[in-house]
Amino acid sequence: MDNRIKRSRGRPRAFNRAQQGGSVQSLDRAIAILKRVAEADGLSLSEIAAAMEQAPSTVYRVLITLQKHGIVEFDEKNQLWFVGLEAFRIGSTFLGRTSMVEQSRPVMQALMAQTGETANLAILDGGEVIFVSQVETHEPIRAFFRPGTRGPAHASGIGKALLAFLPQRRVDHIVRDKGLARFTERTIAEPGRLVEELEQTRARGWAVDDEERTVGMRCIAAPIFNAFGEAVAGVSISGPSVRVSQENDARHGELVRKAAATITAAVGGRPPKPPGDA
Amino acid sequence: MDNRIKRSRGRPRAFNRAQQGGSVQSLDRAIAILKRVAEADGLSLSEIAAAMEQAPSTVYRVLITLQKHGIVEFDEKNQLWFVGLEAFRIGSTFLGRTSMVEQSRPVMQALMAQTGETANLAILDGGEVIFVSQVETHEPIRAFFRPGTRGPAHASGIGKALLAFLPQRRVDHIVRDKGLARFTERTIAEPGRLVEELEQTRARGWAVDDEERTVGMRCIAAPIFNAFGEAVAGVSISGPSVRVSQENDARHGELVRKAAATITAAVGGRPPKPPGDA
DNA sequence: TTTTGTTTTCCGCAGACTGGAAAAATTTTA
DNA sequence: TAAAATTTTTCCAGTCTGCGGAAAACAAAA
Repeated sequence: MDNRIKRSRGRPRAFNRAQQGGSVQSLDRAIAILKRVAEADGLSLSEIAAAMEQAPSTVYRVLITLQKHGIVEFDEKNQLWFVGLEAFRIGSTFLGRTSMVEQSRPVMQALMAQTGETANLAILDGGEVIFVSQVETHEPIRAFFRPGTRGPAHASGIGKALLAFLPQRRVDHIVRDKGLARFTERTIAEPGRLVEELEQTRARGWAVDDEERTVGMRCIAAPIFNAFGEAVAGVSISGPSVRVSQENDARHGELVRKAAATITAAVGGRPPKPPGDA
Repeated sequence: MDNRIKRSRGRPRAFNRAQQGGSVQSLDRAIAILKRVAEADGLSLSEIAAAMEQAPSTVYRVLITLQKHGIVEFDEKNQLWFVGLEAFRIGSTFLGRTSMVEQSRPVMQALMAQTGETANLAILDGGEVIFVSQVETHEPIRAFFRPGTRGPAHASGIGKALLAFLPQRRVDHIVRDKGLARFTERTIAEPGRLVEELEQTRARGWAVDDEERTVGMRCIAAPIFNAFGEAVAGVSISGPSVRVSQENDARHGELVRKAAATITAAVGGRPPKPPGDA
């Protein structure tokens, strides 16, 4: 029931996937509505309809249908629509696809216990970092990203840890594509500085986000590799600058790097070769 | 942009929500397909079509559409469909609205009503239990913890409920770190007895604190799990031994266990896998 | 090669979805 | 208190879209 590798006889290795025309319009609409509800927490029918430029009755019907399945929920008191539990359930199974998330949990828990700071796991998708799992500290002041959060790679600890071990070609592509938006005065917004930073990251094996995304927050990160030695994910700890301070960096860096190495080993990955081009 | 409470003027407090007819069939179908894909990791088109009793072409069109939005992903190599990253992102926003403390209030109130005893919610932090929320009984003699109260895990109902579902490694670590301080003559202060106790707790699904922390007070507790199946919190009822007596344990235990399960479900958690070692 | 079992494209028709409009319900304004 | 203003919910007819059978494309097995 589980050996789901090449059972099919049919027509694998599809070449051209139909992009045009072959898609279900009403479903497109429904997904657009769902995405809108997801990105703004709590929306009234009329707000959604206005945002979608759709008739209220149309949006209403879609919402009722989604609600029936638990994908969205309706707060009767304030007349607002939210993403529902079933959407969470379905979405969570994404994590089950790769064993990495599960394998990393105990390692992240240990990392959190050792450092006292929230531990995060993120992957790279389309040149951006997406947080997929975290183990929170119980400190009153703490960093928090909701899982699923997207962030720019150049202004994130994990992002930089990943960029540092990506082929130069891909880094260039991402920088060209996404740019280097500035968020704080410490954000690395110049290509030249990013190159230096990545070099340094490569050399010591871990990256620092020194209030580059959010003032007052620092972050130490290290990359996780797959079986081909490609950097596919990263772990980090993040917290207020007073605790995740410069004088702790060396210690934290080592702990994070070790945690990343442990996860790499657990998923059957291996570190990249020294030069590493393709 | 954030004061989303009662802005509407229109027609709040809906009475009868249309259940029948008013829903979008093609969307129903799509959701059914998505759910099927979610519950079985990796499914071929023909498998899905068979399970849905739908024409392959219909299912195909839906999948292509979902794929276009990133809701599902297609593994070209093995020709299998999976839940996609975008589904994860959408679903994760559910967490933004759902704090365990809030979700548990009504459940705890019901639990208090059913048992007549004070209901408590606590989490584990650094090997100790922290009480975060409470619904008090109306009885003149009652148990009371101020929110924020810390307590040793081995001498608390919730603590034992949590320890019972933690990886053995972490239990050992906590015991080594914190020791097994004795508070009453019934406190479990020997490692061997604790192991037995946790085994028993695991087997029946709920824990008892039988005057182990405070003479005259008993307590029945059960664990709450997060989406990874990790025990992260617990509910309990606590009261004087005369009311929370041994002959009531079976009944109370079931009620507490069910309450815990309800909270687990409400926050999108899932029970742990049976063996679970590392 | 042929056969078999897939996935993907194509197309006509039934029927579902859309959106305008009216009804219902409630809050705000007068 | 009553009327006006909004927003949600229901209803309906016309249109256009999604369904599914069938055939094509494709790859592995025979």
